[in-house]
Amino acid sequence: MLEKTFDPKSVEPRLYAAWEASGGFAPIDDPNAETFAIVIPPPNVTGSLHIGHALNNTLQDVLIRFERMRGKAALWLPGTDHAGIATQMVVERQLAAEGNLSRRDLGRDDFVAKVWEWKAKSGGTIVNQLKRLGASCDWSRERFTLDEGLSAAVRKVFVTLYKEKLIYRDKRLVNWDPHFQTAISDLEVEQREVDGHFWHFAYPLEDGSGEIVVATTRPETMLGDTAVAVHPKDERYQHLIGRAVRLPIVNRPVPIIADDYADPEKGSGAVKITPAHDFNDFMVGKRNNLPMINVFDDFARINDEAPPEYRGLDRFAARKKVVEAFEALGLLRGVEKTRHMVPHGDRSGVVVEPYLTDQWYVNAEVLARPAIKAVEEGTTVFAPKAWEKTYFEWMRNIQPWCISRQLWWGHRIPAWFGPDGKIFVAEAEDGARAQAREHYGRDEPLRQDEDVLDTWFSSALWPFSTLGWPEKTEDLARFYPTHTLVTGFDIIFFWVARMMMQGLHFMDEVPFKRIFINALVRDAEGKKMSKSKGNVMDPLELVDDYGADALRFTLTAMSGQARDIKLSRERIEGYRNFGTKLWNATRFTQMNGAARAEGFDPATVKLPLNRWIVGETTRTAKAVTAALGTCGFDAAADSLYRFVWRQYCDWYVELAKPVLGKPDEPNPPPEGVDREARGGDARRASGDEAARDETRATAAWVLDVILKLLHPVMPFLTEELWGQTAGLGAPRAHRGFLMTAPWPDLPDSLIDPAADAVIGLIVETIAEGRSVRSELNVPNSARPPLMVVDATAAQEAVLRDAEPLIRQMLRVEGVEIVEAAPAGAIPYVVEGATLALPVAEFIDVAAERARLGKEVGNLAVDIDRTAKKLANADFVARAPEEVVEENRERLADAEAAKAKLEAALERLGAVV
RNA sequence: GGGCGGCUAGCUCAGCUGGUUAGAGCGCCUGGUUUACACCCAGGAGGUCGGGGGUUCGAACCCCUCGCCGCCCA
Repeated sequence: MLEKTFDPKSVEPRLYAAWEASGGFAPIDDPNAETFAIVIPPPNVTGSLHIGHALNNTLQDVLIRFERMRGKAALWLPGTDHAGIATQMVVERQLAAEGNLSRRDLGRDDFVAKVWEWKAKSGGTIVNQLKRLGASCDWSRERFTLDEGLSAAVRKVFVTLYKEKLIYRDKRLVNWDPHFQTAISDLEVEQREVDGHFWHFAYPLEDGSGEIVVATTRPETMLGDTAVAVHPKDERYQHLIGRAVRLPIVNRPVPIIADDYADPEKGSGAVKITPAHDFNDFMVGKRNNLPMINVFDDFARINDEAPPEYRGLDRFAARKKVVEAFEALGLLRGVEKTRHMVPHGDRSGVVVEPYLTDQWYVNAEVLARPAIKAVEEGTTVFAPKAWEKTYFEWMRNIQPWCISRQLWWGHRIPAWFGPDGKIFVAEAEDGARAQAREHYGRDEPLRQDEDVLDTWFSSALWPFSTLGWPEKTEDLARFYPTHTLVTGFDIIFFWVARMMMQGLHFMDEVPFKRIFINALVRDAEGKKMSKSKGNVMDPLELVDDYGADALRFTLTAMSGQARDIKLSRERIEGYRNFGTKLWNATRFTQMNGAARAEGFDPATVKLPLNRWIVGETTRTAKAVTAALGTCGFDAAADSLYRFVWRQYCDWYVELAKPVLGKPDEPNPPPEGVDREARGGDARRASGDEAARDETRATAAWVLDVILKLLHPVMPFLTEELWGQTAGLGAPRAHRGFLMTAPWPDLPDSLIDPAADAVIGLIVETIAEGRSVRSELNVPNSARPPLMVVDATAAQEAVLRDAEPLIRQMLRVEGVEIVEAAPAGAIPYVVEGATLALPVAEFIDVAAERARLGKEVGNLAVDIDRTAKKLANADFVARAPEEVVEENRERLADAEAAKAKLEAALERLGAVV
């Protein structure tokens, strides 16, 4: 006997350990099985599980469990990302907190050793948190981006692309993060709107004949100005082009040049040009052969290019000092407040500087071409499809990708410099040495590039590096291309696009066939969760409070095509209740002897009730299978919820009660077993042993199907119920965990329209009757008979046979077939049949008149609308025949029902 | 400035390629010791589908336009 409620706290750890120990997370060995692989978006080793991870990994687990049960060789390959900057930051902070030496004092090797130490100790946090969610990853294949194997892949890719000239070294402006003293890529730059100032500076003409005014938000950059530009067609400045100004403070002459970049509409129309510190100015500088003067050091302090009193000043201190100097010189022409976009490092949060350095770049444009084509041709599809636009937009305008980082934690760039700066690129040092020997004719000392690669460089290889590439492993042959990638839209550019590029380049095949972009989880008010706002919902806390299944079901159900999910505790509670409901329904059927029957075949059940639920189960299985097959997670959850609660629990179990129980109740005469002819036979089931046994077997069968269908979303609860019901009746064909049980594959022939009609009539009779009672305030204790006033012979038979059910569920004393309803009986119409409840003594005539009036009114509106439609010759001529026919039937039904209710209304008048 | 989403019941959202009386959950109201479940049961109220125009026999759905709200890229 089951406990009263499901206890996730005790069940979850036990089941997870058992699953893991069983080896069931690994793909099956069968070489003929179709494969289905997912590579996890590797969380940062520094990470801990947030709600976004919970969503992302729940969906992956739903898919992998579904496909595993479908008999595929399902692989969910887990791992973590070394996360260059993030991890280096964490460890540096820890060193500082412990009062240890700084990174620089420690030196590179010792620092990196410290990071590995940290990783060994704290790097597994998120992996354990994933387990609490129920993630069925194949942990035996877990990888880390800095593993030896993955590092070998990184080196091989670097060397290959270098040889193909798709990786090159270039001196250009990069986004420089002065906090970490490293270059970062465009994508790691966040534009933030901040308050600032526009300072208007006067630059005196060199010959003393006047001045030209320029405006800037970054005064300190003027120390590196090498020109002033005006628009070539700007009338005001024609006479100045080719002349020069004397740069204040620096006291250097700089030319006045003509360039389209200057916008005559803005400010004075003249603009200062600092090619070494501004991306636009850099282009102007290139076009006009201007010198590029870098005035910063790596910390964005002023360097020796500036006058001595500025050297060593932080950029913001220098800014202040420059403004003061202009004011003192009488050259400050104005200050305006402004709000403007300023680039910030996404990790450091400090203002990023355009900075002129030598870096390594990937020619992304070339790599992007096949990646664009693959999506255009549908080799890889996005779901929802709308994201393809975002992908195309970026890929078609892609910029060179800066891949070198001046960090210590990461893949060291496999490039060595000779004494003269000549570069030798090889997978290992001896290769570089050999090249150098060849080049110089002798051994020369080589120095390896100090830099490491952008973290995303190694993540881009994830779908094949984790499978063993560049080795030709069995896994690689078997599981590449993977099937589905589940990820967030925030990393389409960072990661998805780059995996597409690298996968196609090195494997000649797309890395995945489908990319499902999941939504962003927000708080109940729709705000992005963030620590600073304090609105973060900790998934582990939610798992503690409601169980992993409730959280999983919630995330699955809310994961529609929308861009965000507004998560609230009420919602999770509701789905926790759903789990409890199924638990209790199981408990109930177990109490009533539900048990699997040996050789049970759902096609051969006799009772309409059982035939009906078998059909509904089939419909649900079809719907869930179709939905999960197309990433329709919300639709799958919805079908399950409605079926389990609204059909199985509310109707099937309720209707089965009289059949299952009270075996001592006298059996009705077992005459005429001709079910078909009579349209149904529910009553004779009551107390009848065959009927009872059939219902017990059917209930057990339906439950097993439910457990299977629900398992991908609620793995713990279903597995627990599977285990708890293992001993009830005949053993299951599948002896192991539900996790590896075969997915239901039910033929349409199990759907029986005749049974649907029988149960439909019974259900409607009860539901409508309840509605009548409730609206007229008929006391619960009243037990009138249900009168069948006007119905077809088949309907009469169904209702008569269903008497025990109707008696119990509608709280009536019996079902009577009558010629006419007695005065004061309350009529209602179900599927063309007129039924009545003689409850005149309880009712308020006015209330009943109102009720009937409302019904008649509703019908009149419907009749009117439908009649108009049918009166429209165009409609009859142009609409499909079945639509017209449907409307004709509808009109006839509504008119008949209306006539009956109007007659009742008249009789009501007569009563009073 | 360019682009992408969204606007449907008090709240959160479903509504597939145009044909339903526009649905669900939560909340609300009424009633409930009924072979499991109060994390429950029964019933009910509540929507001119953001505004306007168009296409169509027929529009929540397609087209145009306007208005908010959100996100991405400049």
